[in-house]
Amino acid sequence: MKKIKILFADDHAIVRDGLRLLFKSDPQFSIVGEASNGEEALQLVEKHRPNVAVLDISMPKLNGIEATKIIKEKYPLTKVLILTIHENEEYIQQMILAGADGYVVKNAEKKEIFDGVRAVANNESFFSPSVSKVLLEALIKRTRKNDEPESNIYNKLTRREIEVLRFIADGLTSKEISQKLFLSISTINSHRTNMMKKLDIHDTASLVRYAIQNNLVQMK
Amino acid sequence: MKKIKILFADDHAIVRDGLRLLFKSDPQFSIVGEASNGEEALQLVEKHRPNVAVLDISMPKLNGIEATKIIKEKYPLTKVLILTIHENEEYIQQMILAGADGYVVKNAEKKEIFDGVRAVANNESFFSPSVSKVLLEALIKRTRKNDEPESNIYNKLTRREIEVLRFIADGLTSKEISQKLFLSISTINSHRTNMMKKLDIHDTASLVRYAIQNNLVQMK
DNA sequence: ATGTGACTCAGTATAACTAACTAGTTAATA
DNA sequence: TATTAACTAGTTAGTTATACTGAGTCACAT
Repeated sequence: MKKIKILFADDHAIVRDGLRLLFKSDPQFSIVGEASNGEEALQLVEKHRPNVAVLDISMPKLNGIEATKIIKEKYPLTKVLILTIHENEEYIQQMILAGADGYVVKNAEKKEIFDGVRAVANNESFFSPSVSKVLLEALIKRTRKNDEPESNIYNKLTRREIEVLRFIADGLTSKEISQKLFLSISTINSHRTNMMKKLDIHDTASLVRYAIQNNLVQMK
Repeated sequence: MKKIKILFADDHAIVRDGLRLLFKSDPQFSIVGEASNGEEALQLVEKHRPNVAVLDISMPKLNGIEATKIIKEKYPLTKVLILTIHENEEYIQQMILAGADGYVVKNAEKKEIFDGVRAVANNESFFSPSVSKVLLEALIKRTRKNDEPESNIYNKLTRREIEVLRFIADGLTSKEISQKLFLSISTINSHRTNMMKKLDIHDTASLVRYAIQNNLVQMK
C-alpha cells in the first residue's frame, strides 16, 4: 500500500503544528508540504503533486475556495479536503461548487480527519456528519417544499390554466398557444388574466417562476 | 425519561421476530403494536398513537410509502422511520416526500436502528450513512451540473447583464429595473437585447428560465 | 494608437402583454 | 332548478417588450 502524499495549508501556525503531528502519527501518510496561504499552497501542489491537499477556507492572498478551483482545474489528480470551522450551508455549497472532494470541520476527531483523507484519496467524497446533516436538511427542505398542500397548484389553477401556463413557461406567446390549442387569442389572454388575478402576479416573468417552482416545466 | 412507544410493521414474520427481540432488549422502548401489512399498521397507529412507527416499504394491502403519507397527515405526532433494503435514490426521495422522518437500511447494526428511533422520536431526521451518501451524491451532482464550463453563465454574460437578468427573473419590468439601477430604460433594454442575442433567446419567459437554470435567483 | 468589449442612451416601429370589462356555453351539483 | 365554476370569446385602452439602427464614453490590451 502506497503512502498518501499530503499537503496542508492554514494561516495559523498552531493548526499547522497540530496537523503535522497528526499526520506524522500514522505511517500511511507522508507530508510533502505545508503552506500558510493559498498561493503558497498552489506552488507546493505544482511542485509535489500531492494526493490530497488539506485546505483551510480563510487564508491570506488566495482563499481556500479560489485555491480549490485552481487546483481542481490544473491538477485534477490532487484531491481537495476542506478543513474548516464553517458549517453554514452557503460555504459548504460554494466549496462543493469549487470542486472540493471533502469537507471536515476542525473540531472533528482525529479519526474523522483520517477517514476524510483516506476517502478522498480513494476517489470518494467525504463530509463530516454535522456537515452532511446541514446538506441533507437543505436537500430535504428543498424536496419537500413543493409538496405543501397550500402551495399545491392544482387547488388553485384549473386544468386549462395549467395547460396554458406550461406553454407560457416554455416561452410561447399567446398567439402560438392559441394555435396549439385551437383557441382564440382572447381565450388565452383570459386564462392569463385569471391566473394572474388568482396568484396576485402581474407579469410573465413571475408566472414563469411560479410554473417552475411548481414543477410544471422540467429544466433539462 | 419516558419510554418511546414503538409500532413496527413488516410482512415477514422473521423480521418482526428480530425487531421484537431488538426492542425488548432495551428498556427505553416499549412495543405497543406489530403489524404485517400497511392497513394493520394504520389501525394500530390509530389505536395506540405510538411515538415511532417503524415501517417496511414493500408490504401487502398498503405499502410503506402510502402508509407513511396517511400517518403523517392524520397523526403527525407519530414519527415514521423506514426500515428497508432499498437504497436507490428514487425510493429514498419518495419516502422523504411522503414525510418519513428517518430511513434506515435493514442490514444496519443494532445501534444504528436504535439511534434512528431515538433521533426521530426526538424530532430530528435520521438517515443511515449509506443512505446519506446516496442523497448527498445526488445533491452534489445536482449542485455541480450547473457549473460546467460550457454552460457557465459568467463566461457568456457580463456582470451588468447578470445584474439586470436577476431583476428580470424577479419579475421587475425594464422601467422598474432602470429606477433601481439609476439607468435609463433604453440601457436596460439594450442589456435585454444583447443578452437575448447572445443566448439566442427571444422572449422573457425563456430568459427567466435561463436565469433560474443558472441559479441567478433562489426560489424561496 | 487602435481596436475591442462593456456600458451607456436615444429613437422608431411592431408585437405582445395587462387590466378591466361583458357575456355566452357547458357541466357539475346543491 | 338555480347556482356555480370552468371555459370560451370579445372590446378597449394602456403598458411593456422585441427588433432594429446608431452612437458616445471608458478601460484595457495588442
